[in-house]
Amino acid sequence: MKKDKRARLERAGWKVGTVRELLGLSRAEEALVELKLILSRGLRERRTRRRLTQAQLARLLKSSQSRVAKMEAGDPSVSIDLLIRSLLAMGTTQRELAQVIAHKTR
Amino acid sequence: MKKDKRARLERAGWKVGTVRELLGLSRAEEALVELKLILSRGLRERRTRRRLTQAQLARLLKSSQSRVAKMEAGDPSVSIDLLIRSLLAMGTTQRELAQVIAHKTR
DNA sequence: TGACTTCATGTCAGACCTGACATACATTGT
DNA sequence: ACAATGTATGTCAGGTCTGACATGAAGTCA
Repeated sequence: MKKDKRARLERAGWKVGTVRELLGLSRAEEALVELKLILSRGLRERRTRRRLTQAQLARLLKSSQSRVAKMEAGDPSVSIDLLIRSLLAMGTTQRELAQVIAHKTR
Repeated sequence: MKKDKRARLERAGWKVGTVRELLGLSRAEEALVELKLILSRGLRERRTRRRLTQAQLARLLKSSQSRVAKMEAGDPSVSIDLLIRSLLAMGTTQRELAQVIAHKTR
């Protein structure tokens, strides 16, 4: 949000904050959610780039289609652990993983 | 290992491989173990740099001293999830996290 | 339309992880 | 030696995550 717009809104009596503040998430919690989002995107990207279906990837990962879908959707029932293990199982290197994490949501 | 040393050993009848091959770990499994190691080191570094005891950090993380010890030891009972959540809770940014991961074990 | 393919969502038993506790070990100071 | 402080390790009840299954939704093709 631009500075001037914020100022205008605040003059008008609005309490302007981030989504994080609205939902009452701590900085760390927010970072965790974002991290998960980034990893799930990375996973989907890598799968589609290889033209695999979720079912095919599931076989590769010894998981199930539904879990792959949930991973890519950033479902709350999916841990960062699983996302990272899946990326690694797809051949992602540690360096690439770091790059994925470094790229923030824009 | 230097190339020439490897060659010498192999001439002498040794099958030279990596730890991974010895233990029968897949590339992905190895990467996972290494990742965990790196994160646990990162955690300990950040704690000692702040001159906190494990018990103090535990309070901060709403965990226990024994779990912190296990985190720093890379204990099998500790998930990558917990390590990352702990780092984030200590104020580590996403970018810093990426840097930690990018630094390979030397 | 119906058959087929791909992805999404709900549920659940069993596997796995977590905080807490007890206790052991190591180091330092007296 | 003893006490104090910090760290390591084993155990376990309760909580979370996972693969699998069922089913739905959306798209494609004939």
